[in-house]
Order: sequence, then structure tokens, then C-alpha cells
Amino acid sequence: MTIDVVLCVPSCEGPIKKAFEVTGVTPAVAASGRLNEVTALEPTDGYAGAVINAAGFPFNDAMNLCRQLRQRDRAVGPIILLVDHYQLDDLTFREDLFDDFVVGPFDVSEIATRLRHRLRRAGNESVAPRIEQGGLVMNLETYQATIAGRVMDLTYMEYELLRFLATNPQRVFTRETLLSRVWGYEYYGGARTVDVHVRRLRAKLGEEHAHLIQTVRSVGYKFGADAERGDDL
Amino acid sequence: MTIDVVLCVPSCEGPIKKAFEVTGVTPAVAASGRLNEVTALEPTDGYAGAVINAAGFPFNDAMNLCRQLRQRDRAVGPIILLVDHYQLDDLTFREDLFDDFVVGPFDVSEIATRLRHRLRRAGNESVAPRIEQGGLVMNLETYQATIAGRVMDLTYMEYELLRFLATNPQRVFTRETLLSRVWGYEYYGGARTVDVHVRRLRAKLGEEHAHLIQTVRSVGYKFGADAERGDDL
DNA sequence: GGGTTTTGTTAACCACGTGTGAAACGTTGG
DNA sequence: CCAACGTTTCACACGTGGTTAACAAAACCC
Repeated sequence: MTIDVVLCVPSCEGPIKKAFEVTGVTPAVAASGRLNEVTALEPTDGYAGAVINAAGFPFNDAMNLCRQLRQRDRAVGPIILLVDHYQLDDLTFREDLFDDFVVGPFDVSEIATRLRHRLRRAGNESVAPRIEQGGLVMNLETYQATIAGRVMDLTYMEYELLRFLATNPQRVFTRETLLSRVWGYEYYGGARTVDVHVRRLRAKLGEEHAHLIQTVRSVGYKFGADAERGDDL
Repeated sequence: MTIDVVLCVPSCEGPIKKAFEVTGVTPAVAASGRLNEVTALEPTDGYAGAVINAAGFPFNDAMNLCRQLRQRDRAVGPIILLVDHYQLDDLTFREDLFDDFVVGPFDVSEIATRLRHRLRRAGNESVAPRIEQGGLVMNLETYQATIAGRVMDLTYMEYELLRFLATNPQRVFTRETLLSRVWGYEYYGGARTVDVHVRRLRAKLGEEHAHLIQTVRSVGYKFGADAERGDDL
């Protein structure tokens, strides 16, 4: 049994490739870590999964690649992230962008086992490719969002922001957190940027649903209808 | 945020338990690895997940425990398996018995991260950090507070003040202390400010629960139901 | 390369949370 | 019972923080 995956690591291609092959995994090595290289190397029957190396590199670059893979027309299988120990905390709130991770130093047979594990579980697991919250439906594959059945025409950043908020309903995020988690860089300058994007989102949600994004004064924003019952905090 | 899990390891209980607690996971240590011990230690609101050690032990024993946990009336959350490197192959075709695994040597923070990852992927929201005191529940993620199930609509300072008081129940704070701890060290303002905020809090707590914030004449304020002896401070 | 869409910035405007003073109220002690 | 002190309550002014719109810059698309 051989599994075709894309392996996004910038170096040591030869030895790693060999090591994977003995575990029954055939990797296409995309050293650049860019989407177009990933696509160029893709076998005709597609990838079974992806292994993305974040260790020793800017974490957000890896996250962006995950996002791109998830949003592709052609679905890629489970995404496995390679991280350094100090990057463990960065994984929080990004659980939806990858399916599993390995902490360095890396063991090829562990990675292969995780790949197989996720592939097998993919059958049973109801991997929700969409988010449903309070009339909002976001299809993570087609990159579309509808509110109460009406299609919302969202731009890239709008979609990412809404998705982040909607995947963590009721939870309040500061503008700084949103900037670093959604935009992906340590913010330089305007926290007002978030406000403006929230405003645009509310406009596109329509007057009736604008309240789905709530302002928590002096704290930030959160997604979710008003809490009617308090016992399920 | 604390997550209650059952940790099935046969030895070294003390240090491991401590190590887990700093990652926000509270383990019940079932050293025998038997189901009845797991059940005996279970908290009233159940386990959020299970960590089962197979490393250095017969693999099938661990598998049997997984099976028993899965077949229980009361569902246990994600099951994480601790394995030795040479046990990796044993995992094949048993993917449905566990949700994730870690290869030794074990890193507690990695295990905790995997727990959180699986909990989030399963859509479990019960991992939110919260304060519960005398009918008051404060969710630190959603910035919501409820008293006896009723949602309190608190402003920022009200929330901060109540949180500070409720995290230190029964303890009396002077107005000066509250000003410096809640408002900030360099805050310079009248002590009457505290009184007014306490008043607003009591109003929002409702007549029935207003007494949760008690006045200690010529000292300050404290949180907590009365009829408590003073010797347990 | 010109036009269009998307994204980020700036500033005016506005709402509401917050702090303050003063008066009313309660409690303690002489 | 009164005086002195501490706490509660209220109304109001100020300023922080959020919204909004208009504009500028950047990216994108023929």
C-alpha cells in the first residue's frame, strides 16, 4: 500500500523521501512550501494527505499554506503539521486548519503512522467541512457562506475573519488576538482595521443578522446570538 | 482552564500529576489501569478525556481498556494512548479504539495540547475556564456571567471587579487594594468609586443574591455567602 | 497599463461606561 | 438621644472607546 502525500519541507529532500518510502508513503517534496509547487507536483489521482513543516519557520506561513490547501477546489486529505516544541502554544485556536501534528525531533515512522491513522479515521469521523452557527453556514470547501439561505459575497479577509469568529462561537477575542490569528502578523498600527472589517461583515450579514457579531466593550468582538440561557456557559 | 481526565499510568503518580496540572489538565490517576478504578475516581461531571499508558506493558491490556471505555454507558472523551516506538505497528487496524497517541519519551505539554486539540475538534465547549461560586458562574472566555442561571449583563469594570472578588472568596479587600488590583497600580482616584461599582454589582446580582458581596465596615468588601466561620481564611 | 476590487487608514461623530460630589441613610459609641 | 463616622444612593459630566464614512494604497484582472 502506498500513500501519495505532499511533503512541504525546505531541505534534506533525498534522505527524507527515502525514509518515507520504506513506510509505504510516497511523498512529493514541495521544497518551496508554495501552493503552486504543491499543485504542480500533484499526481493525477490527487494527494492522500499533506505533511507541512513549520519547525524552524514562521508559523503563520505554515498556517497560510494549510488555509490554501483547505480552500482548494480539489480536497487534500489529512494535514499533518511538523512543529517545534516551542510552537505548541501557537496551535491553539487553529485546530481547524490541520488534523494532526508531530513535535520534533521527527520520526518518519511516527508521521507515517499518524497519516494512516487519520486516513482510517476519516471514514468514520464526521469531518464537518462546514460551519453552522445561528443561520450562518460556511462551506470550507467551496469557500462560500450563506446567511439564512442567502449567499454572502465575502472577500478573502472577510471570510477568514468570519470563519475564525464562527469556529469559536461565544468566545471573545481582543483586536490584537484577531490581528495575530486571522491576519497573521504582529500588528503594526491600526487596531481599527478589525473594527472596519467587522463593520463590513455586519453589513453583509444584513440588518437582521448583524447582531451575530457582538461588540464586547473594552474587550473585543465575539460571534454568536445573545445567550438566552446561562446554564450552558 | 482545567480539563478533568483519567490518567492510567502505573507509577510515578506524584510528579506526573503535578506536571499535568500546570498545563491546565487535572488528572485522576488510575494506577491499576482497571475499569473499576477508573469509575471509582470519576468526578461527578465525568471525564473530559482519557490518557492510557501502553508503553512498557502488554499492548492488548491497553486495547482492552480502550474498548471498555468506549463501551461504557457514560461516554468518555477523546482517548490518548501512550506508546513506545516499537509499538507503533500495533496501532494499525485499531484506529477506532483511540483518538490520538503519543510516542515516548513523553512530553506532558504535548499530551495536553493533543487533548485540547481533540476536544476542540469534537466540538466540546466544556473546556472553558470558569469561576463558580455560590450560584455565580463566570466564563472567562465569553466574558459572560450568570447568577442562578440568569445572565448578568455586566460592563467591563463590573466584570473585572466581580471576577477579582469571586476568585478570592471570603477574603476581605480594602478599597485601596481593590483600586490597585482591579483598576491598576497607578490608578489615582477616589475610594467612593469602589462603593458605586459594588452598588451596581449588587443591583445586577438581584435582591436575592446582593448579599454575595458583603460590606465589612471600616475595612472593605468581600465576596461570599455569610454564615462562614472566620477561621478558614 | 487602466480600471476594478479589495484592504487598510484616518478622522469625525456618537454612545455609553465610568468617576465624582453631594445628599440621604445607617450604624456605632459616648 | 445625639454626634460622628461610614456606607449607600443618585444624578450628571466627562472621556474613552466604537461606529461610520470617506479616502488612500495595494492587489487583482483582463
